[in-house]
Amino acid sequence: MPSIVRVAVDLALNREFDYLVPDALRDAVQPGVRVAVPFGAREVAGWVTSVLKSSERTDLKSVARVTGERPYLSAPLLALARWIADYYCAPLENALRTMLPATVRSKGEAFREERVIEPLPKSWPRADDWDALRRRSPKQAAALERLRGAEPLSARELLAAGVSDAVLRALAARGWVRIGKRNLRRDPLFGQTLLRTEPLKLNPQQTVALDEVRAAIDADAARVLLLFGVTGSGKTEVYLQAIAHTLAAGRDAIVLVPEIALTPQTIERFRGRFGDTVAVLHSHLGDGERHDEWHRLLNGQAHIAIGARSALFAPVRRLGLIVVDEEHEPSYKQNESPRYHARDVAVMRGHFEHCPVLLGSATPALESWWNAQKGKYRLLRMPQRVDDKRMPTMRVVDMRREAEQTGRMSIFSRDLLEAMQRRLIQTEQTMLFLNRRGYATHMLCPDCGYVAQCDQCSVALVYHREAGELRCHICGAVRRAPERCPECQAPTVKFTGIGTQRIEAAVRRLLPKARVARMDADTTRGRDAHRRILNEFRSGAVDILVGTQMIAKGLDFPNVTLIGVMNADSALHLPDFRAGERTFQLLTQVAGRAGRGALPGEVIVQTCSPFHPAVQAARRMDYEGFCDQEAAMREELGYPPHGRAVCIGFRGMDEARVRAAAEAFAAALQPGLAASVQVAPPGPAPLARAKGLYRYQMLLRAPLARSMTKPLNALLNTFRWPRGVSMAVDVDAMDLM
DNA sequence: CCCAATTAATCC
DNA sequence: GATTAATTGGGT
Repeated sequence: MPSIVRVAVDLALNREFDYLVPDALRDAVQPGVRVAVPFGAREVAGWVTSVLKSSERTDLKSVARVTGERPYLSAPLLALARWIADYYCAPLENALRTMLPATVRSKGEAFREERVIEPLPKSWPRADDWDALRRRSPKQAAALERLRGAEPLSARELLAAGVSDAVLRALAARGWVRIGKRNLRRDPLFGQTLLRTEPLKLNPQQTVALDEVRAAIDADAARVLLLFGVTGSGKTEVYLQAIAHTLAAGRDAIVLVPEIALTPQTIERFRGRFGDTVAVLHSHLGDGERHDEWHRLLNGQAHIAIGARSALFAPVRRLGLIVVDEEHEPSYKQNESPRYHARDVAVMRGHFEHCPVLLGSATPALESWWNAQKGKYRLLRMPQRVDDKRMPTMRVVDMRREAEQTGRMSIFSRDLLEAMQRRLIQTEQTMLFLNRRGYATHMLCPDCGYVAQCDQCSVALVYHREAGELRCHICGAVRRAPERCPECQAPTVKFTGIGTQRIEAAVRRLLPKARVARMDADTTRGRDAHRRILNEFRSGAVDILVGTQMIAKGLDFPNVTLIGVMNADSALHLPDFRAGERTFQLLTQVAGRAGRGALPGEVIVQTCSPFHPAVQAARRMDYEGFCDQEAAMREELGYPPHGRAVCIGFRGMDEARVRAAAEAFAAALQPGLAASVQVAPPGPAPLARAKGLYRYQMLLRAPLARSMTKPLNALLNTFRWPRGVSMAVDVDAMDLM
């Protein structure tokens, strides 16, 4: 019986090819294994996706080799890859590729090995021969003494103890020891001390939530649970105990956290509870570390995978639970093909593996909230903080009125400044949040109206005073800040718009006694800078921490009693239908950093839109009210959660060609679209040019994703692409810039 | 009429 | 994605 397999070749062709299996490879070839196959004149790597009885073609070539000892992709993962490729309009190979770390893909198994010396005491000299041995071969005798009663010992250790390599070989030659090999683990947390923690006593609301999760785990059912718990309500402890239950049932767990939350703090919390059975997977690991952690999961040496987006594809054996922490985080969306949303793919993996998925957030994404309302997800509420700590109070300051009253636009409102002074006196800590790094957002000339812009991107350059540079935050271009206007030579260039550097400088000037630190992408360049700044703040060596995004989420500093949001408007007026939701989430998350210890927290929000619904809802801490209002607003326009949105982006060096390509594509797509699909025709993207490339985009909206992805997939397979223009389909786009 | 440079087609 | 075949176009 001829054995034939279908192979997805690792070239992003979005096609599969059939191959014969030579007899010698019969046993090794099965779905999910990585193979090398002849392809045209060369040999390429690929994945076996299925085993066939027959093929339509008769001129099949044969699989050349099987690389790797086992199938690296289980049946559910293969099914998941197909779903991803189909739903996100991406080549299957791209989906498969993101499932395997690059090191595993290219090298197969590449453990770091060490020699290990195993004593074979049964063959050792008898007691009365020892004296002779000591006389004739003192070094060998000493080495044997060292090995007596010992477990196998690494050669490195013995060599360090002064046993020479020659001696080891002599011992092996006499049959007294065996020299073997052992895989050495490259541990990403090597050398860190872990504090073991025990399960905490749960409060009633946590207990109720945990009971539901446990029931879902025991039922082996693909249920989705949405844990809506306010900041500080103890969601992590619920995750930990749910995972303990999963392990007790002999199953494995995956924990997804957003990249920014993947601080040592988070990992330590899981390692502290579960120890070595936790494998860590994220982008900052070295290749070797990632390889070893991944194989520990595949081999069943680790049973919990924790990491960012890609940890979702961890090769665990019997999946029992997936946790997606901070499920609303936009960083769960991948920005390259396949442009998948890890939360939604987690739900699908749960579906294929028959296991529950636990989504957690203090501010669930509107889509998730909607799914809970519709009964697709089970809603679990934790409306109280643990130990009944109070939620912080939030005050909104109208910066326009402030300007009228004081006669000038200031960085700090009088309320915020006064609140900061009070914290200094009381030796409590303050965090100031502004989502903009650098000193000033614009450099302009009041005489001729010149504004410094990037020549590769359609954005203004940001002034970084510390470095004396103008920088583009899109492409990273850097140039010296000029002293006079490059256009009219006026010596009076002005810097306007506020960044974190300016905030820091203003704090130092207004509160000279305060110890200030700043945390943004500029101050966290170094390897350990992130942790160093946070440790300084935690220890109390810093009174006021100024920062961007980075300080908004997940951090837990008990002595912080004041949060200042310098400008709530920065995200509010972006041309994105999610701007309101983003602002609400940000304000709520930032506010959650305050009052986590014994003292109550206060949040002061500075804004020029004090009556904006997102700001007001955040002030009232009224998540559900905000969702109802926001959902109603989006309904009219057919935006998510009412239906799905697909953004199709086009980019290239030559604007005319980009426009032509976009229009040609739109025209080719149109006939395949049902009447239920609303089309916003292609036009320049809000960020019209980036890194020298012009950007056009079009937006599709429809009640069902399928009515857009199906015609798109069909067109992508046939459309002949004009040269010099690339394009990307983004299903469920999170970023419409 | 030749050769280089684009472009299209194919890979099982 | 890479290789090869087909087509164009500019030059002598």
